[in-house]
Amino acid sequence: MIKRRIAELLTTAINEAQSRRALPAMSIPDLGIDHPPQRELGDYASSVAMRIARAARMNPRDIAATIASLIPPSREIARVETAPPGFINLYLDDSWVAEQVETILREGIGYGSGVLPGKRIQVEYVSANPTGPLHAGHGRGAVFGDTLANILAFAGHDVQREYYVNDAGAQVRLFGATLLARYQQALGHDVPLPADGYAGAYMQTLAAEIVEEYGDRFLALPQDEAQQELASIGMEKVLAWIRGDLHDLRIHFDRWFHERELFEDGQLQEALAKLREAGVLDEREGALWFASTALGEDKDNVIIRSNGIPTYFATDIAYHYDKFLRRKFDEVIDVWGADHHGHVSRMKAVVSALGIDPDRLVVALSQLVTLKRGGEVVRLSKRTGDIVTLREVIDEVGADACRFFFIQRSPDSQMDFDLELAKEQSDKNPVYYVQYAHARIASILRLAEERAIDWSAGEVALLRSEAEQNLIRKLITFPEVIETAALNRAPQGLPAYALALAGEFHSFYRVCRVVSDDAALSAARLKLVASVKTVLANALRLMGMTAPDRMVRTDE
RNA sequence: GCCCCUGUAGCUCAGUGGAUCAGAGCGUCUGACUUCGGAUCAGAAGGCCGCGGGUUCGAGUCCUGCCGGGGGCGCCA
Repeated sequence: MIKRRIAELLTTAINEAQSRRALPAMSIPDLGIDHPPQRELGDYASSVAMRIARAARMNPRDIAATIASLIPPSREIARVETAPPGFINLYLDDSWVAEQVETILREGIGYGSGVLPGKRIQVEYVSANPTGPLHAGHGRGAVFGDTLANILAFAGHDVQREYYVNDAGAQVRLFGATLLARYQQALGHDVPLPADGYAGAYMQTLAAEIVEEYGDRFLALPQDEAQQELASIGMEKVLAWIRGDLHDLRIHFDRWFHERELFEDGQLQEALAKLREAGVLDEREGALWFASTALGEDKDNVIIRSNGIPTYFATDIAYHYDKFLRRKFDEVIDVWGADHHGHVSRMKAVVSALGIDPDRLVVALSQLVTLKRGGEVVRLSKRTGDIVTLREVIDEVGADACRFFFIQRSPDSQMDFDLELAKEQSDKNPVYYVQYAHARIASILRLAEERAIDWSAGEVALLRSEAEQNLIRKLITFPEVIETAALNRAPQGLPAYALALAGEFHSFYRVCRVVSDDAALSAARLKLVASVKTVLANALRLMGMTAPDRMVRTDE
């Protein structure tokens, strides 16, 4: 990665300056390497001189000049300049830039990968209760988690994707009770729904399906037994829906971890033993508490109720014990809905009390999605039954647009998603802008093939015009984009990059004829567009989107 | 009351403490192919980055106080 190379060169220069006593001996902070706001100021710039000026008791301009003069000559850098108030500007060498086309073609789908040392990272996402269909908000977390996992894996980590299936606990009993009522109703019995039951119409769908497949056999069972059986059957059906939705969003998990596994294998007991050892448990009022006030939390939390039944918090303790101490992940990323944020600090406190560095647990909260239809806000509530399901969103706007829209926004911001708008403006949809660039290149390559042009010996050194150079310079920042997105756990850098690259290509396309009478130049440019296609495809693949070779308008 | 997220162009939103940093897309307005895909390109208009202090050589970015929006504070999950 060229950015790393530049860091090496700067470090070499700084060390040299220090050994010549042109700079005082001191530790050097982050070199502050970035892209200048304008092309004229170079391809990369470092603000290190200003960062160390105070400690060095020197004028930043002088420091910059000293460092710049000691940067060793290299193939990558054509020249170095300084600019007030102390920037060091580096200009890439055009020939070296042109050669990068060959690098990209050689590395292909691996270009940009492996930029970080691998850790074992688990990303747990979606994890919606199997008591109802996924809604749009789940979709956001799903796409965020999945794309993040893609990026982390591509960057070089060993990533495991997991869905936590909440198939034990109070909501299951309520689900079963509701389903039984619906089942009885479907068979002509006039029974009321339980208070706070699941009101969604899908419960009737489930009941009807069960009547269809099993007949009235559950009527004869004792109520408890009937509820249990129905809950189990119903959850399997809901899980099948969920899997179907996720499949259509191209999301696949390595493991579906069931809550009940935590009770079958003693994780909770072991975790509690550890916590007891750490002295953070407290028994009072017949219940077992996590004494988190002593750890700086604003209140204690019940782990085991006075009736002996563990809380949701208890299972999460056991679950994280399992993640860290049994499965030994270096890092665990939990993607939760924003409504769980109150749970974050006590979960971290637990992890810490288990003897694990709490920074190894990263909780990403995905904020609310306000779904709109023609400007009208649609409320998302599982209870009212008036929900827009993820299924509807996928069917309306398609998986590609759905994914692109969700990851374009930082998970920290609430977002509006207007289905009508997304549908109406599908032509103007940014997703098509990127895909169109890819399809356009595919078309050019088809033309070359039709004309039997062999461009394998193309001489990339011919790629020296401004449009060509700009395009390649954009290409070679791809590995940096991956690194930044992976380090910051911020996938939204990827769609932004894809748009910028597509834009650079479209501009290039206007100015530079690819297949022309000039055979040598044609061959070079075919290599260039092929490399653009490679990088676009890499970006789209990481975003979980298709990279079409042809696009057909269907709306005209 | 306490905690978390948030406030940037008419709209939806990007912006690791760096320089023309006021950005993109949509919307509005002007232009552009007899050759590779016009789902394109070139350009214009549009802004006290919610408000006030502070830290810094440098603040949309960090701290703090207000104001506005959303969410959370159960022996629910």
